[in-house]
Amino acid sequence: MNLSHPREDLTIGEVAERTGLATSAIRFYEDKGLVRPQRTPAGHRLFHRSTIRRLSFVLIAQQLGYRLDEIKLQLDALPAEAAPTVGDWERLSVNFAADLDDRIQRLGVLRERLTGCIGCGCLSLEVCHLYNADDRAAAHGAGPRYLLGDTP
Amino acid sequence: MNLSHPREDLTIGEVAERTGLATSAIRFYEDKGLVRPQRTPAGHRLFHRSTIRRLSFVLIAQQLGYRLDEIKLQLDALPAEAAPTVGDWERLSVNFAADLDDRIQRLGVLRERLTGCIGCGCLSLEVCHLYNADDRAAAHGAGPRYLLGDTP
DNA sequence: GCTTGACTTCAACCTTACTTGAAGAATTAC
DNA sequence: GTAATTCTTCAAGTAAGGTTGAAGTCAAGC
Repeated sequence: MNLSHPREDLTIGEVAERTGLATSAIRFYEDKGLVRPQRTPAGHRLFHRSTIRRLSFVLIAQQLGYRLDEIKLQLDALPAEAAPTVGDWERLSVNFAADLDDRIQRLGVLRERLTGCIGCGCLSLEVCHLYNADDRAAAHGAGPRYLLGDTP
Repeated sequence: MNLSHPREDLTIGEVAERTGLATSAIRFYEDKGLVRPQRTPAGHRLFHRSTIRRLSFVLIAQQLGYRLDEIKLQLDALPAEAAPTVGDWERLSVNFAADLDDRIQRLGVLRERLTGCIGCGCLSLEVCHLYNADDRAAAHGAGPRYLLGDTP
C-alpha cells in the first residue's frame, strides 16, 4: 500500500477493529450496498474514514430494530463518493430522532396499559385493556397483532 | 367433538382466528414449548381458553424484541396444566413493566445524545458523543456496539 | 352416506443476518 | 528473501422464526 502517513483510507481489518464488526460482516454489508469501498490495484478494499460513521449508524439502527434494507434506504440519502457533510448527517439524525420519539411514546402507552392491567387483575379476554386493546380488530379476526399501534 | 355449548377448549382453527396467528405458527409454538394443548382421542389439538392470553403475551413480547426461548422462560413461570391465576399473570406483568421502563429510559438517553449531536454537527469520530459514546471501549477495539448500554 | 373443510404429521423451503472454510494472492515483519 | 499475516472470492452452513406442500384422517352439513 505504502501511502503517506495520515492515511484517509482504511483496510477492512482496520475498519473491523474500529467498529467491532467482523470482516465477514463488513464484506456482507458491502454486498448489501451499505458501504462502498474503493479498491487497491491488487483488489484489496479501501474504506474512506467516514465508513466508520456509516457503520456506527448501521449498528445503532439495527439495535432499534431496523432491517438492513431499511437502513440502506436511509444511507442512500448520503453522497455515494464524497464524504458526507454535516448537513447530510443532520438530515439522517433528524429522521432518527423522530422515530425514537415515536417508539418512546408507543412504549409509554404500552407501559400505561400494563400498569392498569396489573391493578385490574382481569382475566377476561373480552374486557382486558392490555391484551385486547382493539376489540373491533379482534372481531375482524385480526387479534392482538395491532397492540402496539400497528393498526393498518 | 360434540361438547356442551360454552366450551372451555378451542380447536387450533379457533385459536388462530382469535389471535390472528396462522395455524402453522401455533403448531410451531407448541413445538417450541410455548403452548401445551390437550388432544382429542383422534389426535386433534384442544387449547384451553387461557392459551389466547399466552399467545397475546408472546406477540407483545416479540414486538419488544424478545426471542421465543426468552419468552418461554417467562411463560414457564405459569402453571403447566391449570389455568393461570390473577397472581400468575401479575408476576409476569411486573417483570414486563420493569423491562419496559428500562427500554424507555435507554431510548431516552439515546434521544438526548442525538439531540446534542444534531446541534454540534461534529464529524470527528474522536469527539462525537453519539457515535463514540465510550472512547475507552473503542480504544480496546470494541467500537459502537456498546452505545445502547450493552457495555459488558 | 358422502362430500367438504378442518385437522394431522413430516419434510422441505424461505428470509434475515451473518459465519465458516477452502484455496489462493498480496503485504508486512524480521 | 522468506514466513506469517492479511487480504481476496465463492460456496456452504447456521440460527431464528416461521411457511408451504404432500398425503392422509376426522368431523360436520345436507
